[in-house]
Amino acid sequence: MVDSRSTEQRVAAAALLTAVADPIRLQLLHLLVGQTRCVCDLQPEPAIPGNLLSYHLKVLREAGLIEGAKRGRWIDYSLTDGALERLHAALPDPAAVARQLTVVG
Amino acid sequence: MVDSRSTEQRVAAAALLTAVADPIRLQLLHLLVGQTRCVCDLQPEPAIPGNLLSYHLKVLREAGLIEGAKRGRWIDYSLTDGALERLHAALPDPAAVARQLTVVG
DNA sequence: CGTACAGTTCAGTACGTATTGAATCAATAA
DNA sequence: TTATTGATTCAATACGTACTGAACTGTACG
Repeated sequence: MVDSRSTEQRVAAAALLTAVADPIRLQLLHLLVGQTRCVCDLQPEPAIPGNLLSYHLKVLREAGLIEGAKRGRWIDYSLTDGALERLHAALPDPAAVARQLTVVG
Repeated sequence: MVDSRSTEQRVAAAALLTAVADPIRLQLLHLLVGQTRCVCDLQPEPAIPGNLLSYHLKVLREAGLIEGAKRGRWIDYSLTDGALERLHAALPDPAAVARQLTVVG
């Protein structure tokens, strides 16, 4: 068992990482850690045009990392359940290194 | 302190994630977890042309995630020190959610 | 009704990146 | 020396994606 992951799992993990492999989207994600925010409160630094912000939110949304809830004229965005855990799970586990060294040694 | 990260830090984190946001490179990384491997032992599934493999290794190398050591005609690749830790550090910390909820609540 | 506002969607463009095939380099073997 | 092998580099191409500007939805307010 050199690599227990299937090709589909690897493609899915890469897709998840692609969604956050962008300075703007990474910052949006940080802005949403632990709190819900209206789109109007999601301007990154430096600020970007509204339609571009919508585009990046859509990428994160379609990756299943965030979700929006309409509130009157506004939309509140928040992280989906387990979003950060799924992201970390897409990366190799650092603990696996020590584990493997233990098994081998 | 809404976002303590500087723009440069965010760009660097995104660059690191971009390097692994690819099914092939993600698999290469997995193959190198806990062990050094010759390029000839680094064929992903399904296999890819040698020059394409070189290209993806170069991307990971230039991101500082792996390093190669020549051994005669061969080159052994391995993860650099703290590569996986740096990758995880590029993502928001899931523990920060609980911490923030504690502070707010 | 019409206007203003929050946010999204669409069409077009510019740029980056993954992939291919051929050429190149370095080290061993004949 | 020449040939062979492991691996990289180069040039050209195809494709995807970030960005721009304009048009569009839906909600609130006069």
